[in-house]
Amino acid sequence: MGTNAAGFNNILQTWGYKPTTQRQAVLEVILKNQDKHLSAEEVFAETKKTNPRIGLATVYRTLQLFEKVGVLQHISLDDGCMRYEMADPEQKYEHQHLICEVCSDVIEIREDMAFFAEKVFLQKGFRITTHQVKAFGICKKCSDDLECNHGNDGK
Amino acid sequence: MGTNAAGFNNILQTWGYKPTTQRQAVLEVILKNQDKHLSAEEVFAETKKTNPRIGLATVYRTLQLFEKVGVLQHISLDDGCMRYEMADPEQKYEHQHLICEVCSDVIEIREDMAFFAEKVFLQKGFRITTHQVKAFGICKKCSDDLECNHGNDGK
DNA sequence: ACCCTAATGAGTTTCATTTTCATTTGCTTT
DNA sequence: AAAGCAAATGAAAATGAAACTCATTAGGGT
Repeated sequence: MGTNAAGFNNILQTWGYKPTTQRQAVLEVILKNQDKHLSAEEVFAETKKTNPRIGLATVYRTLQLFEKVGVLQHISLDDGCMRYEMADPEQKYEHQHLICEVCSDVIEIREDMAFFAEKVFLQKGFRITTHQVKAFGICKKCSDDLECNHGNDGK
Repeated sequence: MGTNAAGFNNILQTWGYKPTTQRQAVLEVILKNQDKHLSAEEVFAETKKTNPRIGLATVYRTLQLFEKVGVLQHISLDDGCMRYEMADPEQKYEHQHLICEVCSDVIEIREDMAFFAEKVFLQKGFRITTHQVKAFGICKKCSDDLECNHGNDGK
């Protein structure tokens, strides 16, 4: 199972949704860009390459639909729009995002946060279903670059 | 030191900004609502009570300014607008938000995440300056309520 | 081929946030 | 205290992501 073009139709049909060409086209874009975090506009632009007649509204609706059926999840990287990525097939662990304040690169990491959810439940009785960890800072590359320019005044 | 009306003027002047009446009025609103996570519109509405001539644009600009000088920090609770809260005076630990999906209540907790930053730095060379942990789920109260209605169909 | 509903697309609308620009205000210098 | 000036403000307009409207199209079953 999992999220491939084949199992995908099953997922939609289980929920009573039709596997239309637009939805398949959007899925392909998603699958081809699993390493990225595309916005609705970006998915729109990319999908139009193979499916020029698709409308932006359909992309927005499709992304929400995919989130509903568990294929996608949205994240906010504080850049003015919602972004989407493949949902974790296992709910157990979830991943985190490191956003470099210099080069805007987004690095994904997978730190186990189960202890966090457990602690919160024990202490507050709050049952976590999903969580997002977003960290801003300076990535190794930019850190090294700054190191190199040490002593320069930038001119 | 710290963020009170007195030390506040110093902070602004250090950065070369003027402690205007509008900025002081917004600060008072912030200080009076430290337990909440106000949006720009909410700060605007609240500030108008004591300062009816203030403009919405000024509130937006002031909130950004306060963030810049380290008085505030913004958070996204996925409810359609940016929200603000007092910045942590110590950069060491930061706090996390639990958002109940039933009653929309926001609970703050303070779990030490220093180990997380350390681990990320050791493994990726990424130096975290700020991070946000946002967890969605069901709070204790709503969880108990659901328990009570067990067996009912809601009518 | 027909029917019916879900799905789509183009355009419109909403609403948070930003920008513009003329006016005002807070300081600093006389 | 008056003048000068840049920073700050307010009102209005602009922007842009996301949602909505509604007439049209397309799936899937009969």
